Amino acid sequence: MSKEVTMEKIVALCKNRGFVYPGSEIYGGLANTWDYGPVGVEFKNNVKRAWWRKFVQESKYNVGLDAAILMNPKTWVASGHVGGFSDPLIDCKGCQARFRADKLIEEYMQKNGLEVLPVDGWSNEKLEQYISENGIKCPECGKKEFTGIRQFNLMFKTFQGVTEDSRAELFLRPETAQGIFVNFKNVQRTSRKKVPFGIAQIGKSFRNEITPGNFIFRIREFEQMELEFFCKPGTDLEWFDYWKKYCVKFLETLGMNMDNIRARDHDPEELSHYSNATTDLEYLFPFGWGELWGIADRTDFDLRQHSEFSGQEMNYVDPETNEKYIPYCIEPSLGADRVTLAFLVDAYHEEILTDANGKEDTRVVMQFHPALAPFKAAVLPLAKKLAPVAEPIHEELSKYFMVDYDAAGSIGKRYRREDEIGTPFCICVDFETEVDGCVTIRDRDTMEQVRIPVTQVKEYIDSKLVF
RNA sequence: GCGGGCGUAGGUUAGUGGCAAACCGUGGCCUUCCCAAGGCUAAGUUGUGAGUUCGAUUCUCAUCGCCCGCUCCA
Repeated sequence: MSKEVTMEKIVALCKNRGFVYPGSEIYGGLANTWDYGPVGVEFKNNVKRAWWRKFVQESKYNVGLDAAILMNPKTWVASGHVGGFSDPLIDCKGCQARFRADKLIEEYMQKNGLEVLPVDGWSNEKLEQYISENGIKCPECGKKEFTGIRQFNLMFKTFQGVTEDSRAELFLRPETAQGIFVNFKNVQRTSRKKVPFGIAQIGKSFRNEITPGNFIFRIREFEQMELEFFCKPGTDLEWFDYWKKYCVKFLETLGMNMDNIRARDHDPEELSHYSNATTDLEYLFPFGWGELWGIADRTDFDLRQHSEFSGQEMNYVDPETNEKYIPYCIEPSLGADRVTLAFLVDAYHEEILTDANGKEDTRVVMQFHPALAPFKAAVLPLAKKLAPVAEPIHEELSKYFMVDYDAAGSIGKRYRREDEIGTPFCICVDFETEVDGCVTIRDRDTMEQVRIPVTQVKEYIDSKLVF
């Protein structure tokens, strides 16, 4: 029944139906940028809204935040991004392996019992010179030929200030998390939240990825949905587990096929500098397993760093015990574009239909959960002359949710068009409607039809939007 | 950044040193139209620049862009 889903099919559908277009297309495009079209923006907004609802609205622990993309550059020194995200990298010409030049030299010094010099401050020329003069070998293949150093800065740089000489260098944030950490005290004080509590945020982040690709899976400008959940040290693993389950539940509730989801725990050596434990929730895309959600125990690393670099105390005082501590932090961080793509792939279905003459025909259906569907319903007059009856129905329903209106072409064609953008309910206005005040609602997934009074349509659809 | 591939309508593709095509899709009109019906009709194409040539979408060069592979992660 259902044929294989490929990225080509998904990308083609996205372009044709207005989900996602290639960025800057009239200028020949810009690699790995994508623009969400009229249907796509509705869909992605619904995904974000669903997340916000579960992680803020319905959560007794969490509150929201929307922090600036541009931050004081010291933030990135404290977070470790300035050191860790801009490395002098070189490639071995023999085996193509890539290394950090400074690390290579440090290792060489240690191995040979030499005095370990402060390589950090060296210029690229000096690093290159040292490597060639000392004949440092490639740890992988043993050859001594390296390319020149290239500076890979994973953060986008920009400038603040209009005149050349006064401008200060700034970075576009590579993660939204830091906006939360620097506001920890503000939010705690003004929301009067007690630990454990969390701060949730949806926003754009920017990373100069070396290898982007796979449609909207890895892009340089992307949107994150992050929760930083603060808890008492020692209770962190409990909460880690709690949020992990909460995240899985979220995907399940929105109708994702859980056969395509797996949780992968990071090995100790795989853990990043700040993390105690990390689990990835991965989705089985047509191109393989890809991470959607990184759930990390960040310990007190971030708050401690910011406390140190800013000189501000980041302590929390337990109001009952007067115990003072820097909270531990659990971070479930979800890629909005990634999970949007996952829902797109997951919803894609092709059905082979055979008509009365035995002719085969393919029906492409996006089986989105109604809460995520770009349009909740479409009003379809059976004939164009029914517009005076159909248009007021569309107008009324538009007050409550996104409703499409289509009167062009045959009714069957219009059903198919709505199937392709995943509209769960098609409301057909026929010649009886004016007489009996009823419309026929056709369910996208079951193909079942019910005929109900126009006045009950809103209630009918509302009842299907709950999740 | 390196290697490989590719640029003809919105999509898929044909074709030629001399008027640039088909199918699908899109718009309009007709038919009381419930699952891509039919008829009529309309709009729309050789990535960009230079060279060779009387003439280039075709040949040459450059350029731009896209796609696929290689150190990580949302």
